[in-house]
Amino acid sequence: MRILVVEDDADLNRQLATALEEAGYVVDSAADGEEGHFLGDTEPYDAVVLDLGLPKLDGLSVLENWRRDGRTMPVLILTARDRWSDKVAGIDAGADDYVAKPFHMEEVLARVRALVRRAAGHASNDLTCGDVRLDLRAGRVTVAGAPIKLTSHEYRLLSYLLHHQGKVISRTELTEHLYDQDFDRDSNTVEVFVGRLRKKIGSDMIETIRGLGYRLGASVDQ
Amino acid sequence: MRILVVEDDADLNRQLATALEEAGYVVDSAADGEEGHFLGDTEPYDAVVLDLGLPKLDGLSVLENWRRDGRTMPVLILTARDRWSDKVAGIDAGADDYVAKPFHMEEVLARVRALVRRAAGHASNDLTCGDVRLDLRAGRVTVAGAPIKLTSHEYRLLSYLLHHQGKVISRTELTEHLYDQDFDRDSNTVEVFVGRLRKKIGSDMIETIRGLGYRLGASVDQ
DNA sequence: TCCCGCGTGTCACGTTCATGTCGCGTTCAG
DNA sequence: CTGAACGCGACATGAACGTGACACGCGGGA
Repeated sequence: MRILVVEDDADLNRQLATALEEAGYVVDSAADGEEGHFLGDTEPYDAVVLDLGLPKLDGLSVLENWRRDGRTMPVLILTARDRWSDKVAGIDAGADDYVAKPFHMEEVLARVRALVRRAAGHASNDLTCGDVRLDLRAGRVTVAGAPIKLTSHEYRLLSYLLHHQGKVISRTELTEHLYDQDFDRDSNTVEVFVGRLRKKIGSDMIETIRGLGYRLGASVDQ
Repeated sequence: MRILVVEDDADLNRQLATALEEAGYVVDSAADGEEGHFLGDTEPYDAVVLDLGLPKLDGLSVLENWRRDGRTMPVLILTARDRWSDKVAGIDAGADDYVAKPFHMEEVLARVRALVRRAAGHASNDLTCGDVRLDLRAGRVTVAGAPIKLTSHEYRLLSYLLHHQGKVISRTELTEHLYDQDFDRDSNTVEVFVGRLRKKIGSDMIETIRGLGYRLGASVDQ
């Protein structure tokens, strides 16, 4: 999962990025409205954390522009506690959720989890497929009840596949969502990680669609 | 289905081609207006993705020429966000849809799907014929509810037949729409793939019209 | 500071599998 | 009956994919 953080306070931006990365997301940061708007328009994010008070282009305008252009990724807005009117305007502009500043990092993490979940059409914090169960909150994975240890990249890969189970995910889509902007796209890294993940969760979970990509679950037979 | 991409930015052109190919289309690329115009005039495309800012011959002129020559294939125009006037001019010139740059690949794919669908006279993203059902979005095929595995060429063949069910499709038409420019037209590849497809979806689905080609569905007889 | 373990990305090599071609048998029209 | 069109099993080939090994960087601990 790849998250965009748009926040002009450098300290807060870094804190958010660190916390999200520790939670297993890939994070891109933007320091002002223009940069944030551009990134959200060109890169495929699974969620956005958007401050409202931004230089160059304020958060509400950024959000409105995105929605007008048909960008539907979930957006979590950071707003000062007393700016009730901002909250109302945010709803109108198409925000999906709010956190009032100052906030507890835990709360932001929980809401981001919920947004990503809902965007993929899941209701619970536990994603399952067959014997595999992933607890988004604790960041733990079990196979048939037994906990297994995943590295951070393996966890991201599994999480993305579980969020989109049943769909065919191409190698390019995986690299776009598992790595940040600049990454060499010509390598077999993805295949290697799919192999490592298969070794840990059982090789029959992830199906290879030759020439297209991979698919988890919904392999009713064959 | 065969798509023409006319876009001078080599990077973007490649990205579009890759994404479309992953979605199961055959893609030809053109880097300037003249090349695009020539290809669109001489090859039978099921849809065109056309940038407006092109060297040698701009996109609007290309489109106008095609329409004047009676080419009716659906055209999706890529336009810069702020060039509202281009959009209006595009409508007048006979474009079928628009996407503002920068765009998300998902959006382009969805619109191309819709264009190809509409051109063939279908409203839904599910194409069915008898027990056979093809989900254009997920790229999945079921026979009597049971999912079956198709290779990419088999999928393209079935997709084309379903889009034109009831009509007799000649071998040359199939090779022209299932392969790109340079392909040896003197072989029995099509027959082989029809055979393979028949084996998977039931041999009574595809009817052979001796001397003319194949027909799917509407087999009321003669 | 040095060493060690670990996660990661790259490479080389082996394997699988989709594809196109060939050859022969079968069907069909005249 | 004859030839052309088509069906089908089989095979070669090359690309896509899987896998083990290794090098590098980084962080922790002695």
